[in-house]
Amino acid sequence: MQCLCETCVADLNTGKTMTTQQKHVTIQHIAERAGVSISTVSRVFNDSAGVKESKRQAVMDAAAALDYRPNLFAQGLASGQSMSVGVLTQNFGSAFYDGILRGIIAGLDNSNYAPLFADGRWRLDIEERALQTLLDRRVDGLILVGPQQSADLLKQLAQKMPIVIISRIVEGFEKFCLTVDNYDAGYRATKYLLDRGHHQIAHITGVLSESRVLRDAADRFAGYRDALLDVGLEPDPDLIVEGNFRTQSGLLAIETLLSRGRPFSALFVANDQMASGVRLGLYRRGIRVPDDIALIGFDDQPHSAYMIPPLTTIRQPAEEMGSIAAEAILNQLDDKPFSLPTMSAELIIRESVKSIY
Amino acid sequence: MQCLCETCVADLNTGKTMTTQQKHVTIQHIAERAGVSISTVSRVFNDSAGVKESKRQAVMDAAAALDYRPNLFAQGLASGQSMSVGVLTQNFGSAFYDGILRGIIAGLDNSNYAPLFADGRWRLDIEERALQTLLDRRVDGLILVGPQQSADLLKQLAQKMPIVIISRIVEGFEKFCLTVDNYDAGYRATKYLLDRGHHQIAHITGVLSESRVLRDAADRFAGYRDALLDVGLEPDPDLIVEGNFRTQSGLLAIETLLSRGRPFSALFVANDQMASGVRLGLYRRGIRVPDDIALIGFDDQPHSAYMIPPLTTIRQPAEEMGSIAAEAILNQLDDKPFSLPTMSAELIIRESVKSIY
DNA sequence: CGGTTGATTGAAAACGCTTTCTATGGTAAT
DNA sequence: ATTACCATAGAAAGCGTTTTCAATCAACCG
Repeated sequence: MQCLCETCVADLNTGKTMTTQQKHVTIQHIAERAGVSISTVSRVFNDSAGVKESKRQAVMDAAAALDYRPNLFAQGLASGQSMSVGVLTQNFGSAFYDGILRGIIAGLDNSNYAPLFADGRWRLDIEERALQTLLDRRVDGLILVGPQQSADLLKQLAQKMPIVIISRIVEGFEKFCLTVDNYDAGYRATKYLLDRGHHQIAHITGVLSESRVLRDAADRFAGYRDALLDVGLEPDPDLIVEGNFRTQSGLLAIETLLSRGRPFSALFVANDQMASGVRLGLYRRGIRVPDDIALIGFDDQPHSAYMIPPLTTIRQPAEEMGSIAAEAILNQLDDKPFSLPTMSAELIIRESVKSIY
Repeated sequence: MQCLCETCVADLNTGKTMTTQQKHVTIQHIAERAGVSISTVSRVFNDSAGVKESKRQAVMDAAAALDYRPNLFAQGLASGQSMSVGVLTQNFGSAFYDGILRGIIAGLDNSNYAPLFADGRWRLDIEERALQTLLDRRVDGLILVGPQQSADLLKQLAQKMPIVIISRIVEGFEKFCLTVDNYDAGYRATKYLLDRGHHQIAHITGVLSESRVLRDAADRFAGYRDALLDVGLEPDPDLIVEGNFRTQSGLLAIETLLSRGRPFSALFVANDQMASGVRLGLYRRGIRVPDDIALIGFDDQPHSAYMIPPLTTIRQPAEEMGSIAAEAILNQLDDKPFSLPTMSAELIIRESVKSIY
C-alpha cells in the first residue's frame, strides 16, 4: 500500500510519513494518482456531475488501491452534513430499546446514513448531555426514544432537523411521534382476562404521577379501567396499586395488594419486569400461577417466555418500530412524505392465565 | 439571543440569517463581539497560551451570551482529534454489556471525551461496519467488548490509537485486555456445589468450538473440570452438553442431558440465559429446583434474582470493568501508565442450590 | 537609555473536502 | 464556416477550527 505519487513522495520527504501519509490517504493523493484534479475526485464520489468514464474509473481504481476513506470531518465541515442520525434511548439494556435499536440499524442499513447512539439512562441530566453529544456531532436527524425533554425543546429541535419521537406523544406534534396504542393494549389484556371468566382483576400500574411526560402507564391503566366498565364492572381501588416499572416494585406491589385482603383471581401488570417481581412474591407466599392467580404482563421481554410458567403478555413491535422510525427519518431527509402509524400491540398467549368458569 | 456585532449583521444582510447566523454561532462571531481575534478566542477555549484576564473574560461572556458551541468537525479537522472514544459491543441489550456501558459512561464523565457507541449484534459483518463507522468518525480511542475481529487487525488498530479490549484475550497483547477470570469463576461455582455435598454435577457449556476467539466458555468449562479433578472426581462426558449461550439452547441442553439417563443432583450452566431455559425444561418435567436438582448460573442478569427460585449465580463486575476500561483509555490518551487487572467474579448465593449430605 | 526578554496578540496557513465559477473542447445549429 | 451551447474539468473560495509565525508592547538588564 505504499503509494509513490508526487504527493505521497513529497509527504515522505517532509517527514510526514508517520502521520499524514501512513495514517490518512486524502483526496489529494487520489487525484495525483489518477491524474485528475481533486474536484473531479470529489465529483466521482458524490456523482454530483458528469465525469468521463475513463477518469471515473481511474479515480475508482486509485481509491481502491490506496484504500481511501473520506475524512468525515472535512466532509461535514464543507457540506454541512454529517451523514449520521442520532439515536437517543433511555436504557440500552432493556429489551424494548434493544429491539428498537436493532430495527433502526436495519432500517438505516442501505442508506448512506450511519446511526449514532447515545443513552440517557432514565436520568434527565445524562439524557441532556447525551443529546448534546449528538447535536455537537451535527447529526442530520434525530430519533428519540422516550425522551424526557420538554415539549418546547423537542419542537425547537424539529425546526432544525428531521426528527422522530418514539414512545411519547408530544401534543400538537403527533406527526412526528411513533407510539404503540397502550390504551388499546391495556384494554385487550383486561378483556382477555374477562373473557376467561375472571371478574376480580387487579392491576399494578407503571409510573402514573401527573408530571410524568410519558403516558404509557396511564394509558394502559385507562384501558384496564374501561374494559372493566364496558362489561359493567366497577374498578375497585383496592385492587389497584401503583408501581414504578421496576422488578422490585412488582414484588412490593403484590405484597401490598395481598395485604389488603381483597380477593382477586387475575392480575394485569403494566410490564413484564414488574410481573417478574410479582411472580416471585407469589412464589414466596405459595400462591400458584395460573391456578390460584392468573398473570398477564406487558412487553414480552425475552425471558418472559421462560418464566415459570411462561408469561402471557403483550408484545410491542419494537424492531418494526425501529425500522419505521429509520424510514421516516430517511424520508424527511429526502423531503419525501412520511407518516408514523400508531402501532398496535399483540397479545402473546402463554401459560400464566387459566380460564375459570 | 440576537447578536448585532458586525459579523452577525453582515450575515443578516447577506441573507445568511436562517442558516449560519441562526443556526451556528462561530468563533468569528465571538471574536467580533469580544473585540479580539479569533486566535485569541481559540486560545481561551483551549487555554493553550496566556491570555490577559480581561480579554479572557470578554471572550467567555460573548460565548455565554451567544450560546456558542464549537463545531466539532472544524475542531477535528484542524486538530486531528475527535475528543471521542468509540465503544463497540456485541449486543446493547444484554445485561453484561449494559453494565459495561454504564461504567464507561461514568468513567468518561468528567473527562473531555465523549463515548460513541456502536453495536455488532454478534455478527461479524455488522461488527465490521460498526467499527468502520467509529473509525470514520476518527475516534481517539477504542473500547471493544468481545470483538470477533482477527488478532492482527486488533493489533494494527492498537498501533494507531489507545485501545482496550474487554472480555477477550488476544495473545501477546494481554496488556490491553480486560477480562474476568472465567476459569477461577467456573472452578468456584463447581466447588460451591461440591461443598454442598453434590458429586454428580452436570455442566452445560457455552460455545466451545475451536475457531472461537472468545474463550469464556472454554475457561468456565476448564474450571469446572479441574474443580472436579481436584477432589478426585472424573468429569463424566455424559454430564456435559455444549450450548450456545442462548436461552433456547438451555432448554434443548437439559432435554438431551435428561435423556441420557445419567443421574445428577446439580447443574452448573455457563450463563444465566441458558439457566433460564434449563429452568423451564425442568419445570415442564416436574423436576423441582433446588430439591431435585441444584442449579447455578453465570452472569447474574437482572432477572436472575427473580427466577423461581432466585438463582445462585456468578456475577461479573460489569460496571466496574467499564469504568476501569474508560480510565485506561484516558490514561493512554494522556500517555500515562495504566494497567488492566484480571477481574474476579463473585458468587451470588440465592436459593437454587440446596445442600445434600 | 538601547537592547533583551517574555508575555500577549493578530495574521495567515493549514486541515480535507464540497461547491461555485471559469475555462476548455467539441458538437449542433445557422 | 461561425456562433451558440453542452459536457467535462480545473482553480479557487470557502467551511470553522487550530497552530505556527511574526509582531507589538512593556518591563528589565547592564
